[in-house]
Amino acid sequence: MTDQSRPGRKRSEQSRLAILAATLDLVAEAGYGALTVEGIAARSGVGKQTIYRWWPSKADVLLDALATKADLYVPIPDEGTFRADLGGFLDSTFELGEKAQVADTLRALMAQAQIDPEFGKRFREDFLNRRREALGVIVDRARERGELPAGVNAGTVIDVVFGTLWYRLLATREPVGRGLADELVALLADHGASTAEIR
Amino acid sequence: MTDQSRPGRKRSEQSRLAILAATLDLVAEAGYGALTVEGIAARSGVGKQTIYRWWPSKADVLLDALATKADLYVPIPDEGTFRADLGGFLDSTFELGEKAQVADTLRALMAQAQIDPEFGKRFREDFLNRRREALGVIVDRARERGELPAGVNAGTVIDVVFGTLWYRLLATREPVGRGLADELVALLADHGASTAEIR
Amino acid sequence: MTDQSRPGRKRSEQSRLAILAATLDLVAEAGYGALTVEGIAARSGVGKQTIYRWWPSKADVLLDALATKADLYVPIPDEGTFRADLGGFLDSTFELGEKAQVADTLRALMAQAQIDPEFGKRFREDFLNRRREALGVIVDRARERGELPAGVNAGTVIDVVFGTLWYRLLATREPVGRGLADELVALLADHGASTAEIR
Amino acid sequence: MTDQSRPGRKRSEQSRLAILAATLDLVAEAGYGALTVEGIAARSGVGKQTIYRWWPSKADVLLDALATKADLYVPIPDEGTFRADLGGFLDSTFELGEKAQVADTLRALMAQAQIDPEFGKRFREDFLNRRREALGVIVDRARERGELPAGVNAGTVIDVVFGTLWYRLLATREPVGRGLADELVALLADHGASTAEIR
DNA sequence: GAGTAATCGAGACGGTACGTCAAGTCTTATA
DNA sequence: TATAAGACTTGACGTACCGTCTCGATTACTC
Repeated sequence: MTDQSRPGRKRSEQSRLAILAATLDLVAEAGYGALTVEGIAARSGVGKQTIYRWWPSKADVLLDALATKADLYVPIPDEGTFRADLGGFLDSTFELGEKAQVADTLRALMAQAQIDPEFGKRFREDFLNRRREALGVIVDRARERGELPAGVNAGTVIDVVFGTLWYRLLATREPVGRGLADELVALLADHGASTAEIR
Repeated sequence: MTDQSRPGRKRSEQSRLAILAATLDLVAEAGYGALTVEGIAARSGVGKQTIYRWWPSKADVLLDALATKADLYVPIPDEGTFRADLGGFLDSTFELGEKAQVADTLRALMAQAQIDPEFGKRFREDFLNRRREALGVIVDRARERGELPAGVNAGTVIDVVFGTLWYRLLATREPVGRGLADELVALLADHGASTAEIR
Repeated sequence: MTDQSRPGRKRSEQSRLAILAATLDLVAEAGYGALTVEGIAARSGVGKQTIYRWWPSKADVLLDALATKADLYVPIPDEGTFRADLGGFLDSTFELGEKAQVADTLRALMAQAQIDPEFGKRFREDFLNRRREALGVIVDRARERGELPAGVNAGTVIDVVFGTLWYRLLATREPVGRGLADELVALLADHGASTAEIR
Repeated sequence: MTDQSRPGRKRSEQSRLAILAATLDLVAEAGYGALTVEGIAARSGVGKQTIYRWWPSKADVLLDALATKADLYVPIPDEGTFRADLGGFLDSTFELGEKAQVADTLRALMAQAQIDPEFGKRFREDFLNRRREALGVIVDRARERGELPAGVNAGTVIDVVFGTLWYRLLATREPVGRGLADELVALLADHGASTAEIR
């Protein structure tokens, strides 16, 4: 449909990949603050115009690079209990977050989303909301089974999970891992269950 | 002690206040992305050097402006129960977050903290950690009373609270208010109560 | 040869001429002391970078402007006598020096050559030495004919001529003209030869 | 008259000398282009205001420093012939010009006189014209004795002498010395003598 | 002595211009 | 039509000095 044989030279896949690779390299080397379109072009041996033609901003290049390199979209487990599903979801999420390059990139993208409103909209729609929807499937199933904590909306459960993760990423910069996963499961998924068992 | 009568002209309080006011105005008008040191200098009728002399970056000016204008440090209630203390803390926190100017500024500062590591350190020490310590007092008292949810560290409770608030601010941009406060109280502070009743 | 079809946009001749014209205008209006790169850029509707890309300093811009506007390189007469050749050379030189704009610019360039050693080298090589060589042709012919004053090297004759002109320009700021030409001819070219022949 | 016992603290001679010494040092070390009032103040341990109170510009400080350090005003010989007087005058002048520091400073002052018209006026009156007057005494005596070259005004003789010296200083930067003195004497002072003998 | 007045070192102030960097656009020759 | 190259205008950066303006301290003359 879209790339139906049009006249003219075709988009160079080689240039595209060189741009994405150069972008990740540069962020890893000197941080997002030092990332420039000129730097990407120079590193990847590409003209600046080629970058501007295909991406609206350098943050979009970075988002694209992240999506192309790391498969960001974690599987949605269906083990039958919220406890197991949430634990599995958090484990595969943490696996990503433990990679320093991915964590640094996510920090930069969330930051840029605050400063550049147009990119912010795209980041929310293309990335954040998709992650919410994935967790939403798990939480919805839990709600139907009556496994959610009393007095807390499904949406807020999602906010609590992602909020805690992002806060660790952005604010405390402490590593996330099994320990935090267990705590979140204890807080959000063991509530009704454990009390029920006790009785 | 430190500024014990040194020779030379004294710092102009008038200029300092003009700079802080201009900074807030400019952020309110066009957003942090459009905030420049030159703009602040022009708006406040001050030389650029005067800004660079006293603040290491424009983000520091903005942080100072926020601290000077809005009293950011909310009171720490001591009502005897975690439920009441947390509710009170969240209410006064939300009061701040509801002001669009404050919310926008916090977003920008958290963003800049990711992009500029040196400012990030200052932001964490001068702002984020102070807020954590305030909530920490409340949480510590709750822990001593056995009011914390089982299986969750005191530090993680703090992460959950601030994480959820910041996530709403940065990612979903939904307004925070009484509703969210009630949900967080239900999740974090009503737990022990019910188990206590069981025993 | 050198600019044989390279890729990329070509240097804009329009910008180049606008820069040179603006430079001369600004010097004429407010003097070299008030000439700034920013001023040139603003007046000529050009980015500062375009100036810095092609000239190492504002004095070089001015030298280029002078060379482009006024044809500085006077003809070398060959009338058969030193007397006639020197007189002709001086006359055409004075024609230039009588233009206030040219005189002011030369003053500024000679001044800048003292203050900025790197420009000084370029000014000497690109301008002063070329003028010396022109007069050198005339003086050499005179020397071969035995028309030079006794006890004075060819190089010193050149120094005396240009020295007197520059001294008038820089120090006394008196107008130069026919009168001075006649005196220099009397001093340097009428010496032994003509007086001997006449008698 | 002017320093008639007024109330108040007296001008500090110590500061004055420290300023002049620092100025010469700085020019010697890094050239006039790097000379700044702030640098002089820092080097001499003096407040900037103290400099601005007593000198209108940094060039005036430098001129004062030169006058204070080196006695610039050469003696006016009276040997009975233009040849001897001019030779003596040139010899003592060259003695000054051979000192690199003096030569560099003179170059800078002549340059600044072109760029800053107000200093130019002072430089001409306080320095250049005094030198002219000294040589003028010698030339006037020569004119009365009929020793000047035919067809050349007394003023032009002075222009030729100083012009050649300044041109060597500013343009060719060749050392001046006995050789040039002899040539100028040959050109300007031996003329009338030889023709007189012929007759 | 007790003013009174000018100077001093220090250093902050409003400005101007510097020379650099990168943004995003435009132009050229080539594929 | 896309591409690499590279020149273009624009705008902000952070720095250097300018010349002026407080300051508290010092020093001298006047009453």
